[in-house]
Amino acid sequence: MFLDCGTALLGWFDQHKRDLPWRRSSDPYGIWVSEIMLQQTRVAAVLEHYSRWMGSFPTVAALAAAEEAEVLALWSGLGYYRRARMLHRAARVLVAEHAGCLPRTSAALRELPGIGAYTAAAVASIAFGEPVAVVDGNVERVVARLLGLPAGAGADRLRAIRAGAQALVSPARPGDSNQAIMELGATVCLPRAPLCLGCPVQPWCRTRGEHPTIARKPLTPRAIAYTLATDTGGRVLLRQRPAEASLMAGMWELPELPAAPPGARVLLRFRHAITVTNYAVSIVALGGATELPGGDAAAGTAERWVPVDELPRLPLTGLARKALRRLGLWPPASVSGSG
DNA sequence: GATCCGTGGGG
DNA sequence: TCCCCAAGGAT
Repeated sequence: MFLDCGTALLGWFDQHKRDLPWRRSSDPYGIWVSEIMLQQTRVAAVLEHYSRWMGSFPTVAALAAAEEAEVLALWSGLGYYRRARMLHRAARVLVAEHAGCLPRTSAALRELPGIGAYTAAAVASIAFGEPVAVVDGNVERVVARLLGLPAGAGADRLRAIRAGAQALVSPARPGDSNQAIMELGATVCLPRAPLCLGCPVQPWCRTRGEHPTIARKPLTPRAIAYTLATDTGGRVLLRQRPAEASLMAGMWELPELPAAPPGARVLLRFRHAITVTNYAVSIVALGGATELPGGDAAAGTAERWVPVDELPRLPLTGLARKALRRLGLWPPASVSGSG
C-alpha cells in the first residue's frame, strides 16, 4: 500500500513540481540555505531573499567571511533572525572544522547550529540521497490524513506519522519523495480546504476531505510608539536593538518612545503583528511636545543618524521598514528603480 | 511538553 | 479590515 502510494506521489511530483531556484542546483550549500529560509516561511517570501543571498554569499566560505551585520541586512524582512545568526555560525564551524564542506549524513548535520531533525533529514536526503524521511508541518498533516489519525498531539501519534512518512520514501529518490509530500501539503492537501479531487494519493487516504484544525491562541494587543526624527541633511535617526534582546536582537529601528506624548503630532498609525503580540503602532514627529528619552533609557544601544540612501545596508526590522515605506523614505530614491 | 522567535501575502 | 498563516529550532 505504502509502496504504491509513494510511487503515485513521485509521479505526481514529476508532473506538478514548482520551478524553484534551489531545485535547479545540487549544491548542498544552496539546498541548506533554502531549507533554513523556508522554516516557517512561505515560498513567495523566500524567493527574492534567496537569490540576493546566493549572489552575496555564494559559498560556505563567503558566508563565513562575512560580518554579522551584512548577514542580518540580507535576512532583513524574513523574520526569525536567530536563523541567520545560526546559519552564519554554522558556516564558520564548517570552515574551521570541515574544510568548508557540509557533512553528508543527517546525524552529522544535526550537530550544526540551527539544524534540527527536519533540516538534517531534508539536506541529507535532497543533497546526498540519504533515505530518511522529513517530518514537517506538511508531512504531519498529510500522513495523519492518509492514516485517518485525528488532529492532536502526542508522542504515539508522532511515532505513527514518522513511520508512515518513512514508508513513503523511495530508496532510489529520497529527496524527491520528501519534496513531493511537502509539495502535496503545500498545494493540494491544504490545512483548511484540501483539494481532494486533484489529489494523487486519494485512493490510499482514509480521511478524504475531513480536515479538523486546531485553533490558535489569540494575539495580545499592545500599543507602541516610535518617533521619526530627520535632519536637514536627509538623515533619519535610528537605534540598534541590544545584542541580547530576545526579539530582533541587533536589528535597527526608529527610536521607541515610552508612550505617545499627549498632543504629539501623529504621522502614521498601523498594525503590525510580531509572534504573539498585535502592535498598534504610532509614529510621531519629533519636536514640540515630543522629546526623545535621553541618557540611561538608551544605555547600551547604539544610535545613529543614517543617510536615507544607506538604509538598505542596515539590518532594519520589518516593522521599521514598513513605517519608513509608508513615510516615503523606503526604498531610497537612489535604489527605488533598481529593485 | 510548552513557549518563544517575524513577516508579507492571501482569503 | 481582519484573520490565518508557513518546508522548525532552541531552551
